[in-house]
Amino acid sequence: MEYEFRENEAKWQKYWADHKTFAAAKDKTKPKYYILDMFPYPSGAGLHVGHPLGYIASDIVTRYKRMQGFNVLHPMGYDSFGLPAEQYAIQTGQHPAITTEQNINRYREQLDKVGFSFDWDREVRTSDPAYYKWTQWIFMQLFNSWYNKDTDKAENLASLISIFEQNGNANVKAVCSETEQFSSEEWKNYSEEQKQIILLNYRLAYLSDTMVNWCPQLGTVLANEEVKDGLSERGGYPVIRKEMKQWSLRIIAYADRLLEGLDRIDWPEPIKEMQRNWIGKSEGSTIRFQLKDHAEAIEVFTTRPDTIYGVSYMTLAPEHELVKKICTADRKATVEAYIDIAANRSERDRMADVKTISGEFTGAYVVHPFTGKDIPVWIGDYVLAGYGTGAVMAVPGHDTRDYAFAKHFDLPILEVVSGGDLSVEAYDAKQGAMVNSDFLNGLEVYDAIKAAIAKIEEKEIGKGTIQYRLRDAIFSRQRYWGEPIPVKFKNGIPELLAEDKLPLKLPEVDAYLPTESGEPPLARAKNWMSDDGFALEASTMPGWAGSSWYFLRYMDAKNEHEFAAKEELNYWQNVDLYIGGAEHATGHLLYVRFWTKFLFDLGMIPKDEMAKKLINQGMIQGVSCFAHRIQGENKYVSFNLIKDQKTTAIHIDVNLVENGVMDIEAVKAWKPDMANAEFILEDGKFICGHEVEKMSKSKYNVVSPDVIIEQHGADTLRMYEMFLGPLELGKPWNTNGIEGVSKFIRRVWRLFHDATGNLIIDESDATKDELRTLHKTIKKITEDIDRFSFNTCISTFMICVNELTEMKCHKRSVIEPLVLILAPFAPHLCEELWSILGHKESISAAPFPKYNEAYLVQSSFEYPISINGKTRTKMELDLGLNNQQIETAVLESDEVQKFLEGKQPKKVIIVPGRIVNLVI
RNA sequence: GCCCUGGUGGUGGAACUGGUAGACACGCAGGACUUAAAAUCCUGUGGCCAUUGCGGCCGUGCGGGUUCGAUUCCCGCCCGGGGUACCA
Repeated sequence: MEYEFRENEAKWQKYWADHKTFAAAKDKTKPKYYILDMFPYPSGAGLHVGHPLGYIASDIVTRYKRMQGFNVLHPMGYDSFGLPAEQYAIQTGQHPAITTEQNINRYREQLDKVGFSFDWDREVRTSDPAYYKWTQWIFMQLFNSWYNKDTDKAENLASLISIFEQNGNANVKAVCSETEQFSSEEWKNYSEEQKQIILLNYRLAYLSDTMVNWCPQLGTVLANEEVKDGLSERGGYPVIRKEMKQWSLRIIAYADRLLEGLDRIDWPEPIKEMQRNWIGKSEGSTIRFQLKDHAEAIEVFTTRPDTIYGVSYMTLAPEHELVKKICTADRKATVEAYIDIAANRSERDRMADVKTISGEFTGAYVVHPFTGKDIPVWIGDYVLAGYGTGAVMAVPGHDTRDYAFAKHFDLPILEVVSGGDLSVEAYDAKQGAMVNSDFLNGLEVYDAIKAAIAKIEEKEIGKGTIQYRLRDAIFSRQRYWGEPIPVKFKNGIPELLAEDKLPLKLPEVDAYLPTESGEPPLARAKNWMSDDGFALEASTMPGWAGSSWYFLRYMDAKNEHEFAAKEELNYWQNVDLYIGGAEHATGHLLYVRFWTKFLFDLGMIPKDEMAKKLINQGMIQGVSCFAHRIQGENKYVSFNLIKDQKTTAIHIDVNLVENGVMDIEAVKAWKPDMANAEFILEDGKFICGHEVEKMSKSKYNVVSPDVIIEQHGADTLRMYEMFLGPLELGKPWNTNGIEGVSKFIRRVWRLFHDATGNLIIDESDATKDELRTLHKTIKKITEDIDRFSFNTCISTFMICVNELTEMKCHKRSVIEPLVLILAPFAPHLCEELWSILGHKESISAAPFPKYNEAYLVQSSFEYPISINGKTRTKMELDLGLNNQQIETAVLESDEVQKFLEGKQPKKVIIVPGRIVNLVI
C-alpha cells in the first residue's frame, strides 16, 4: 500500500486544529521564542505559491524550536486595509469589508491546507474595529507627544507646555516645524487657538502642506503606482502635482536612533544598508545668498562648503517658493512654461532621466557672500523641492550634475580643488588641495570644510547643519478603505476625539469615490461629525499604519482594555525571528521600527526594536506562457516553428501548459476566441514561449499552491519550495523537480513498509554504518536549520534515505530519530509515522534528537603521508587538517617524491585525502 | 539615474572561513522487471579530444588584477530582479 497523503494530511490538520497543538502556552516559566511572518494582504487572486515560501521556513523553525522546548509564539493575521479592495468597490459597489472577508476566508482555507503551525486564536485583521481602535489610539499618543532633543526621546506635550509657561520656547530643543520665538509672558497671553497652532508645530503627528499626484478628472489623489507616463492608470487622464494639507508623522525626530539601532540588531546587511541610505544622513552647512534687488535671500544646503569659491550659478527647484517672485518680466513666459512641464513629471522620472538636461534662467542674480560677484539664478528639475532647501549652489567643477548642467548651458566651470581634469569631467573626490579660494587655499578638503563652516558662521550667513534625505512620513490618504483619523476640527484647529469614542468606525457611504468638491470619500457619509457638532477628519490612515505595531497585538490579541497587557509584553518582549520580503526594507520595516521606538519612549513596551533577527525570503516570480498567433490570421504556431513569421504573443494560463507543451483542448475551452483557431504543431505537440514576470492575475501566471497540494500533497509542496534554492534568493516558479521530492516522501514511507504495505520495522540494534549515517544527518540538519539553509537540509535528507535504502535499514533505532528530525519539514507524514511507531502524543511535543560525535568517526586506514614526523590516517585528514601549519611533510608516494626531488616543502595544503598544493 | 541584490552543466541548485567545481534533484540516454503501460530498480550524463585502460585540455556572465591556488577577494563592464516615499 502506498502512502495516502490526501486522507493523512486532512487527518492531521484536523488533529492539530482540534487539539490546539500550536497555541502558545500561558505558562510563562518556559523560555519564549517569538517567530513572526509578514502578514499578507488578502488579494482577490488568492494565495499564490510565493506566499508560503517564507511561511514554510518560519513553520520549520517553529516546529524545531517547539521540539527544543521553547514556548513558541507563531501567529498569523491579515493586513486587510488596502487599495485593491477599494478599487474593486469603486467598480462594483460591493463594500470592501465584504470582499475582504471573502478573500480572507479563501486565504485561510489555502493556508490550512499547507499544514502551518499558526496559533489562530491570536489572529489579527487590521481592518477590524477591535484592532484599529488601537491603531487610532497610537495616533493619539503621537498627536499628544513632542520630541525633546535634550532627553533624546518623545515626551507628552504636558512637559513642553510647562516649559513654555516658565521660559517660553527660546531654549527648547525640539524636533519641530519652524516656529517664531516667544516668551513665557507671550505664551500666557496667547489665545487657546494661537496656542494650538503653535503646538501643532511640535506634535509628532502634525498637519502640513505636501505634494501629491492629483488627477483633476478623477477628483482624487493617486499613488505613484496608479500613474503611468503622467496619466492615470484608470481612465488615462492627466495627473498633476499639487500641494495639499496632509497629516505627517515626524519620523525625522528618530533619524539618528533609527541609524544607531541598526548596529544592535541581527538583520541582513543589505537591508541595514538600504535603511542607512534611505535616512541619508549628511553633514554640511546652510549658506544664505542675498538676492540682488530683493529683500529675500536664497538658502542652500551643501555638503561641500569648501567649494564655495567654485560657485558659478544657483539652481532652484522649479517648485521653489521664490521662483515666481524673482523671475524677471522678460523671462516670465519661458520660466512658467518650464515649471508647468516639470510639475507634471514625477520625482522618479526627474531623477531617472539624467540624460535630458533642462532648465531656465530666471533673470535674477544673487551676490556671492565672499567675492561679492553677481551669480545668476537658474531653475532646473534635477533639483528636488523635497530635499534640503530645494535650492543648490552649483559648483560645476566638483559636482557631476552641476557639471553636466553647466556644459549644456555654457556656464563657467571653476576649479577650486586640485587633482582633476575639468576639461573632461567634474572632480568630485574629497581629496586634494584647495586653489583659487582665498582663505582656503592650500588646505585639504576635510580641513577646508571645517574652515569654511567656521567662516560662514562667523559671517552669520549660515551654519553647520546635519541634513537627512529622509522626509517626514505623510500619514493621510484620500481613501475610504483605511483607518479613520480620530480628529475633529474646531475652527480649522484639529483636536482629538475623546478616548472613549474609539474605535471611530468607518461610516457607510453611497460611493467609494471622492465628493464632487474633491473631498475624500468619508466626507460623503451622513453626519460625518463629532457628537459636539464639529467636522471629522475625512482622510484615512495609510496602509502601513496597521502593520507598524501588529507584532505587539499578537502578544495579547483579544485585550479590550489595552493594546496588550504589561505582563504579556514583558514576557514576549519582541520578535526573535522575523521573516518577510526585502521589498519592505524602506517602508514597513522602517515605520515599524519608528513606532516601536516611540512606544518605548512612552514606557509602554520593554524593547525599542521590533525584531532581533530578520530573514528576507526571495520573491517567487511567475513564468508566463505565450502562444504565438500569426499576425492577421487565427492561426497559432508552435514556438520552434516561428522562424521569421510575424506573430503576436498571447498569454496562456500557465496551468494549461506542462513542460512547455500546451493542452490545446483545455485552452480552447478556456478562451472562446481560440476555440476555432488552427494550431501548427511540431512533433505532434504545441510548444509555448515563456518569460519571467511578477506573478499577477492579469498575466495568467499565478500558480496557486492548491493544485500542487492536490496532486502531490502538502508535505511535498513544503519540501519542494524549500528545495527550490536558498530562501533569500528570488526565483521563477517551476515544478520541474517536484517529482524528486514526491519520490522522496514515498521512499521514507518505504523505510517502514514493504511493497505490500506491511510494517517492516526492525527492532534489532543498528550497525556502526547505520548510526554514522543517522548522526551525520542529525548534525547537518541541526547546523543547517540554525543557519536557515533549508534547501541543503532537503538534500541531506535525500542522501540519508538513499543510504538507508541501500543498506536495507529498517531499524527503529535509526528511523525513529530520522522521523523526528524530518518532522518540521514534512509534518503530516511524520505525525503518521510517529503514531505507527506506537506513540500517542503529537510528534511536535517530542524532543528534537541530538547527534553524538562518537558515531561520526569512520573506520580508519593508513594513508601514505607523514606530517610533522607522524604518519596520518585518512580518517585524521577527514577530521580536518586543512590549512594547519605543517613543518615537515614526507609524502610517501613515488610521484610526489619525484616532484620534490628530495627538497622539503615550505607549505603543504591538504584537503581530505589529497595534497592540493605544495610550495617548495 | 540612485540604493540593494543576483549571474555556476540542458534545468533548479551544492561548494559554510581562498583549497578536489558541479553534491542532491530534475531532465535525457541505455538497461532490468512487465504481454504492455505506470511504478520501481540499476548504469551513464559539464564541454572538447582520447576512448585499448591510464588519460589530456577547457570550464563558475565579460575584461583585468591580487594569490602557490579565485565560483569565493579587488577594479572596470554587460545582463536579470527588488526598492525609489499614496502597491502591499
